[in-house]
Amino acid sequence: MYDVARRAGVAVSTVSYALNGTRPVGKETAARIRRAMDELDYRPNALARGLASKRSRNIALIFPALERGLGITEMEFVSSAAETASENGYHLVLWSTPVDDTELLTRLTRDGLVDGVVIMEVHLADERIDLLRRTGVPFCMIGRTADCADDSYADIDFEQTTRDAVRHLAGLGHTTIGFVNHSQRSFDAGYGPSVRAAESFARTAEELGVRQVSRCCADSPAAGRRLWRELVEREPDLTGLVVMNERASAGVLAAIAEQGARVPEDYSILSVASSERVAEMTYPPLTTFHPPSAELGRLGVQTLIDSLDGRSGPLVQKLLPCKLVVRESTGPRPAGGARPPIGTEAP
Amino acid sequence: MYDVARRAGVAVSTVSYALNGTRPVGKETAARIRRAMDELDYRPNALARGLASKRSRNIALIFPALERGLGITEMEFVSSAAETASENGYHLVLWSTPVDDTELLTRLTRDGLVDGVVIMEVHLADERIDLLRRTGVPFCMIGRTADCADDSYADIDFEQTTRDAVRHLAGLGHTTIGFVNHSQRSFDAGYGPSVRAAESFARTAEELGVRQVSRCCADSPAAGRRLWRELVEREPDLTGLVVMNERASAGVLAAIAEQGARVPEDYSILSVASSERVAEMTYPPLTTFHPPSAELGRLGVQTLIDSLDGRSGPLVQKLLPCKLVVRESTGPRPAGGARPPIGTEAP
DNA sequence: CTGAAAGCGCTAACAC
DNA sequence: GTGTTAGCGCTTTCAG
Repeated sequence: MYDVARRAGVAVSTVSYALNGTRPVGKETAARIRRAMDELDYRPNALARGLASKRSRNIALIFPALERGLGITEMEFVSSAAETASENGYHLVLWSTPVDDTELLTRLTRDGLVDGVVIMEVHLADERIDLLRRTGVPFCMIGRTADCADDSYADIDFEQTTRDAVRHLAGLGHTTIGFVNHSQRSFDAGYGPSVRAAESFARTAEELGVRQVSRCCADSPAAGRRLWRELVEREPDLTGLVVMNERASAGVLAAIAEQGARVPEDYSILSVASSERVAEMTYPPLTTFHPPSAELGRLGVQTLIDSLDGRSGPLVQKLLPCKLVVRESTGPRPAGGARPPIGTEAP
Repeated sequence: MYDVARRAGVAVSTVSYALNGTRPVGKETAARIRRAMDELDYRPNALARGLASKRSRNIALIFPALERGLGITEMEFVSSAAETASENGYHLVLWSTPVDDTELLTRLTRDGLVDGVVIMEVHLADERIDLLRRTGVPFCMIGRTADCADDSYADIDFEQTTRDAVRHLAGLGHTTIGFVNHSQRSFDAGYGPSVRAAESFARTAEELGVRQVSRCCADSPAAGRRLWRELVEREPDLTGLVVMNERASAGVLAAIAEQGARVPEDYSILSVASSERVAEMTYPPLTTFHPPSAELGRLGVQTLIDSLDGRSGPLVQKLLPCKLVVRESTGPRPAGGARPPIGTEAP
């Protein structure tokens, strides 16, 4: 940079100002500087810049090693987060920390590598958020805690999505509707989507006067299959199912096929917050409310960066709906009502 | 750090040495230093460290915005890459750059933020690799160029995997075997897996004396469905199919169901390099050679870091096989041979 | 094994 | 508008 300054016949500070527009620079001067930079093939050093300015222009994306495993949804999210960071001249660094390792998180946020964090998979009561608040690290949640009134977040509107899902099935004439949630463990851990969706399902079903049955289910096809067998036996009148558990949905479909029944003629299966790429793998392809993963990633990063750059008020709170794509797993309630529960077991 | 040194009654340099073990430090002294650090709640600053030492302890993961879209496989890869970096005291930063944007890559690698890069989705002829070589940036490829003799890489052994796949079907008695590749575009672009798998398929089929038919196919269920219809008409004797195209495989399965045929009784479908999570979504679940994504991510990052830390020779080249998981989409060739091609069109 | 001091490459007062 | 200069917080010679 010193060389650039000399070659352009200006002071280093002027080069610096020209470089990051901190202060106006003469048009003519600026041109000379740019020329000198090109000729010397000069690139400013990110570390030195960060050290001197106390702004690294790095942000971290904190994503937990999920019990549930990472899916396509998460990948879309991460992709768009990285892209958005890049568009804003920021770098995205990835921290894969367990949800309960505040120790690690402390170390990471205090070594000065990043200016702020976007944090995924937030729980209703989340000690990581407490930590971030306490230490004053700028952050934006994907999801939200129970007490998020003063923090920025971008989240899927699970209440609304679940309500829409139930209404969709009820609108097709279904009068007994089931709900398949994520695992009991994630529910008990206060994982927001599980809790909010379950509540919303119960409330909506009640409002609409449809009979309801709600279950947690491990995230696996086998668990989904077992659950379906139980459900169909316990609730012979069940014809519609809302599933917020991608992997379980495959099991449900398989169990139905083995039962000799058909989708959507006998049963309607509506998948919630499942990615498009996965919904189209099943047969029949699943009607789905799919999550706005990319938008969420973009929004979370942009919100954080805007606040870091002082470009926005401190608080941005957004709830995004899932978008319904009707495929082939839903249809009107069968005319004769539910099929008899015989043949429930596979041959 | 200055404060820590004073409180411990030593020079700053000693603190520095104690901190990163660059030089032996008296046991007693080290303890005093540690105490002082704890008492002052001191954290070394990553940027300053990097600036002074010229080693940021950051590495970048370059992943392209894929034509094919990012899947679960990629997510597992990214996860394990981040984890491995973290275990080695490194940070992983994500760069989502187009395969042909060498300009951007130049800027990124020269701003000194990272010490090296792991680069995904390498093509047989890849100008990004040329660039990295030219600029002397340490790197490790995931995949490999055609001329990779002097560079480190970790790749899936597509030759072997494809050979195993063909043999598996041939071993089940199938005598006409098809291959569904990724898109023609990715093949033409010299995407390694497409090219190598196609070659290996052709060679193996020839060796085994089975009749073969090989096709590229857009990455979508619709394309897979269309392709199957064409295939079944053109090759009435076809009973076994190797599919290296996750999304197309769903279409194939759907087309077969619509044709009124059954898997695996009438046709065997063997999926290659498809993730476990997706293979289990279909009905029947796909027999799959699934890719060692996590190992690949770990290996790539570890290789790069080892070389950065001078802990290994300059060259590490590894080819990992995919692992066969037999599910329910493959079986012996039907006794009567292929079913007649009538009813190929859906009702 | 320890200490003093010269930077790493840049930013941001402060003066002009 | 532009120039001077004192750091940012650490590492690493070099001398002891």
